[in-house]
Amino acid sequence: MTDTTLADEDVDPTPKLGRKRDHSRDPEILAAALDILAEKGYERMTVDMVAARARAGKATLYRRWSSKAELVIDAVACMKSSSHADLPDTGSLRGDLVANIKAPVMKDGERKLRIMAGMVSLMSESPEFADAARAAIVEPRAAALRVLIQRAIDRGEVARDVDLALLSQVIPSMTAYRTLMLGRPVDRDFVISLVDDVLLPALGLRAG
Amino acid sequence: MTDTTLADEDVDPTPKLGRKRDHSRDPEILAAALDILAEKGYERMTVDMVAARARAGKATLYRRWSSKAELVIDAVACMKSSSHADLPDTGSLRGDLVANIKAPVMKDGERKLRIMAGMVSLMSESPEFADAARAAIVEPRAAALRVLIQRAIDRGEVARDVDLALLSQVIPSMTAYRTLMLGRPVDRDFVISLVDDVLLPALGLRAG
Amino acid sequence: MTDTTLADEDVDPTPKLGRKRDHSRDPEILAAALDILAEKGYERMTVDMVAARARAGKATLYRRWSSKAELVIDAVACMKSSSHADLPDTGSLRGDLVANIKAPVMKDGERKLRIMAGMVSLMSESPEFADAARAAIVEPRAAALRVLIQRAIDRGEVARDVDLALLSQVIPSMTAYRTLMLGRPVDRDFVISLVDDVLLPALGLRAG
Amino acid sequence: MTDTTLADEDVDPTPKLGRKRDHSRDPEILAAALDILAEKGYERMTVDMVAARARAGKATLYRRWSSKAELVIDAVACMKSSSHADLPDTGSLRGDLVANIKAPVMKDGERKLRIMAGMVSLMSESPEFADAARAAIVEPRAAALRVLIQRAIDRGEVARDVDLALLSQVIPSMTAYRTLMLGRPVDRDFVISLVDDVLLPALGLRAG
DNA sequence: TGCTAAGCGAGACGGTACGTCGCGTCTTCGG
DNA sequence: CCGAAGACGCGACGTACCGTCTCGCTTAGCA
Repeated sequence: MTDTTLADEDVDPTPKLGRKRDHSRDPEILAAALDILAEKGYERMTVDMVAARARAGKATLYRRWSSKAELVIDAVACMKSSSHADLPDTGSLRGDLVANIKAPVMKDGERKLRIMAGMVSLMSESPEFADAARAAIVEPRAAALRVLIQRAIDRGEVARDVDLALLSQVIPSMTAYRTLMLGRPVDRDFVISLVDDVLLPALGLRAG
Repeated sequence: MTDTTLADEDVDPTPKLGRKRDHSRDPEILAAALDILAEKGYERMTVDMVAARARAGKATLYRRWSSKAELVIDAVACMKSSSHADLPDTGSLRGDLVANIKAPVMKDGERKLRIMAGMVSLMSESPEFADAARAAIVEPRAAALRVLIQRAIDRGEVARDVDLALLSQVIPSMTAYRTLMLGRPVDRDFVISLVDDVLLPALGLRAG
Repeated sequence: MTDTTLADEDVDPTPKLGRKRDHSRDPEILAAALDILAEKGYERMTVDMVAARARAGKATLYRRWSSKAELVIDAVACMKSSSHADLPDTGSLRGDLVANIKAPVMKDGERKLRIMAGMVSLMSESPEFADAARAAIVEPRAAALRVLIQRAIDRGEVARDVDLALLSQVIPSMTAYRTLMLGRPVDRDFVISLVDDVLLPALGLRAG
Repeated sequence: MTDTTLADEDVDPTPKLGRKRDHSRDPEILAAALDILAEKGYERMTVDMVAARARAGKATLYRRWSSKAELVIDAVACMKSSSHADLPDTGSLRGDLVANIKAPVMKDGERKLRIMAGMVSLMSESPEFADAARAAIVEPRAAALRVLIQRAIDRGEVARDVDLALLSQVIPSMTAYRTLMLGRPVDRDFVISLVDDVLLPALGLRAG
């Protein structure tokens, strides 16, 4: 993976001769990759399609990502990078959870379906891809929920001994399953049902 | 998709001349497909490999399944058809749920991982595949859990107004997510945690 | 080869249980084979096509001829079997040669082209096929010409020391070449030119 | 058919982007094709074999020749392009004809046999192939002989009114027939017999 | 400013798998 | 029990995609 977290920037001993790599093209390429991934699914997406849509050469893609799989992982990772530090803080766990429902998560159900399905397929191919994908996509979402629940614990709203690792997976698990396996949309009502009828009771809080 | 599980028994006007298709080979072929799918994953599995392992010609496979994808879906569908009417009945919902934990679900974690990952990828490629796979694989598991919960409702153990459709998905969702997205094993302790810390509280029952 | 010259009919020690093989179908099958060979050429002709056109089963064909190649050789051999003992005898070599021009040899140029081309292709595949095809097809034609020339020698019309083996090939060679390599029709005028301008001068006779 | 022998040099409006097709590989590929054609015959030759022997990918072959058949035709066409303007001039027709006997025509009888047989089969399959093959292979040989005979006419050695078109085909026809139909070698003695016993008498010259 | 290394879009390259079709064999029925 | 119909194992065909390499060009940075 090139720079999923865009953090490395390690110093390069060679003094960088020649033309610089034009990183301004990266977002266009990743967007093209996401589009095609969403339209066709991982298997029917081809690197040539991505290059053509991004008006780039295939070699340019392979200079940046060493395989179709890495390109897709990076593309999906970038997609999710919108929600980082903007966690809501409404004073109650339920308020936080409901406020955390992201509009983009629910729309484009078919699009997300294909994108996520591509990810799952990819993750099963090799442990490295799986690790990278988890770090880039899965873990950030779980971390956000862990933070919200931890705040509720700190406020005394929720008992200290709840299984944080387990319960922070409830919403991600059930939304992913609904999308991938059931092929049904994850709309606002569904997430609210999850909160009120599954997560909050499991945390020892009565439903709203 | 052929119809492995339910024969639709439609009358065929033509009197079926010529050699009959040898359906006794189907299980061998599907088993070979599952083996290779588990060994290599969907993408690295080849139709030639399956044909060779099953000592069959590629044309024979394509006569029965119109593509690699359909072959895999049928193979996975057949895999799951072992447990049908043998639902436990221990008198309590928790007892039923624990007794319903299937050993094979937990073993061969890597095998199942690759197999299910192939399925997810496939389901996203076409709605027909998705429907077939859901009917063959996803729905039966949910149905079993619905029955167990419904019994608990009938016994008065659980309130009448619980969201059966939602809660019957808790265990399938979270086990699938753990396997596919987290790449971690679904062992007995994990499922018992799910029962005691998520499902039973959500049904209004205190944990064991 | 089963029976190229349809001469064997060897006695069978086993007392022939069950239904006898229906040899009355052979001509229809061979005719179908010739038709398709002429229409499509050897490579694009398939055994299934022949069976279908002859309203026969493929197994029936393979019971009689052990391969597509043998079927074709037999078909071509039967085609030629019309001219056997009816050599003309006009009193002069030129008269005999002209009278020997067979109408069917000249018509259906395209048909003959494809048929002969199939033969050539076949002959190159294996020496056995080549031998069989020569015995069935090539040799009879040369033999007829040898007889005509030998008669002329016996009559004193032609010198004793002519190279019979060589000169009897002149007309077959040049008609075959014209058909196969030049793709042009072998009409009556062409054969008469051959006789008058090549063969007779080579035999020491002035042209007509 | 590509145009291996004569580049038609038509102006191409598009400025040829991308990597150039590496035409330096053409001879290697064609040589590999000829080798395998000679070893195995047309039917048992595989495109994969050719690609493997030429260390090329199958797609590279299909980018240049649209089918196995075209590849073979081009290969055979290139084979013959060695002798162009080096016609002998000994002062007498017989001398020219004998000097024109090409060693390579006689050697590798089996090799040539298989190669030519493939050609004949191919020529019968489509008129375009036949035209191309004639132009590339058949016609140049006949043209050389026409030139030799025409010179003899110009010298007054041979009568003005001989049928040049017909007589220039005598040697090609009879050597091809001997190779393809009779499966016998075309050695020097045979060609000399043709010259002395067939062609020269037909031209009104006494044999040597 | 002019040189040079590296970037760029385009597309050919070596491989590998796909899905199709043909050959020659085997099996199931109807006559 | 023969014969049509057609499924079977095998293997070649021609196509598509991956990841690499080459082409002619453009774009920096160093001189």
